[in-house]
Amino acid sequence: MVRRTKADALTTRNELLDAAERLFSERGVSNTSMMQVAEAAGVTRGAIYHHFENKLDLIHALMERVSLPVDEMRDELRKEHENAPLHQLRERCLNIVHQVQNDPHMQALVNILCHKCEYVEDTLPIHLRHLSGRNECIDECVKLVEQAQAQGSVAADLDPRLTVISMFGLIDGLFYNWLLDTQYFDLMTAARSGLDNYLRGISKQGA
Amino acid sequence: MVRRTKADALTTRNELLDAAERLFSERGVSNTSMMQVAEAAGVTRGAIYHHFENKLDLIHALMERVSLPVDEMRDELRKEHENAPLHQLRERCLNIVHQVQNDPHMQALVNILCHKCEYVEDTLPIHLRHLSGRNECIDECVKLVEQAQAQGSVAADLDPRLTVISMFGLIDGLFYNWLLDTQYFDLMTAARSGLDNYLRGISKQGA
DNA sequence: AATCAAACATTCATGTATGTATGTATAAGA
DNA sequence: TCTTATACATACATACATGAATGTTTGATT
Repeated sequence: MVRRTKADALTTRNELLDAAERLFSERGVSNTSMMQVAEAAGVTRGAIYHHFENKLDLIHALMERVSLPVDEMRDELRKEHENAPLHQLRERCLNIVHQVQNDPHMQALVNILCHKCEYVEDTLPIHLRHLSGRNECIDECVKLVEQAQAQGSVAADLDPRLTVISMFGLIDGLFYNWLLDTQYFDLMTAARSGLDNYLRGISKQGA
Repeated sequence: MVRRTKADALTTRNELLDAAERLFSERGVSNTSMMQVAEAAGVTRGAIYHHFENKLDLIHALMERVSLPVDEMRDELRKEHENAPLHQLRERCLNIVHQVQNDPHMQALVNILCHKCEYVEDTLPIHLRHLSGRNECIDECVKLVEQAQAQGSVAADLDPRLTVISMFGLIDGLFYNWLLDTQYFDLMTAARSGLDNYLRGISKQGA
């Protein structure tokens, strides 16, 4: 009803984020009004516009919630597999796959960015962030492939960047298609087998 | 201005489709109003509602325009490579890639379905059609893989369906990422190398 | 205890999209 | 030639969504 403690305000904010995440993921971003989000969170539009500037700011906040856990995960893996670049590559991919399949927040967000949000001028800041994150990740993986080539475990004649781009394509494509119909195939199983097929294809013969 | 000949009406219809394709692809489906489409085509909204029931019907008509050529292409390839299933698989994929890269209509449509159209309840018929087309295509490719396994050119322990799903993931993922930023990499080059990596991975060793 | 500012609720003005109903000029058919 | 249906244009009713402006209640501060 009224002004509450700071903790209560944070609760309200989180409930707004949860409601937005659910509605956006279910009904699409542009098909969901701020009022619907507010109602689903049990507040009025006034509450939303107090916590967020507009819909874009809301999406931005949604992304903020999951990007941090992902970053942590990545750093851990880097330490674990210091000298096995190909193995690290594999683990990194499968880890993200695992998250998309099992973490509801992650899954909803990928779903939103993938299928529930039009890539238009208004949402450019959102997608630029998406892109820059991806490119950064690609750059890191390119280094891993180069490392693997130096070790002789990956065929030397392959272009590292193209190799990574296709590998990411495979993972992203599986996300894309799986989210279209999560009953059609099991994500983790497909990712594991697909990734292994691909990695086998870029490995040096007999290595 | 006024009523014209049947040929003129068909021209109007095509101009409406062209305008819709361009605007949807540029500004997104839900972000483009029927009036904007009409204006871009040099007519009023009355013309649109005469030719199409609503926005969905418009999208439906857009899909109709490209689905026919794609089907033709597929049938041709089937005849060409009767007894080389793996080769046929490769050619089929690369052919679609080639179309996406070079046919403006095809590219715009994939772009629309991929990035400019929210996958929500309203657009369900559109996406169901998308899905059924994909699944049909997967089924055909599964047969090709089984054929290849029977010939001994593909490892027998692989699940044919999963194998195809991942391969399609690779292609779709490349489409998805390429359309996000067509400058970042060359689609055809990436598809060729990625697909060859993958096919090498599923081929029987030493075959 | 008094004041201030945060955390909302409420209201309103505005713009815009949609669908439909109606009007009209003309091509096509008889 | 007359009629009719087509191919649009115009106008209108309805429905939302947005953002801002304003109001109100309380926690926090001093």
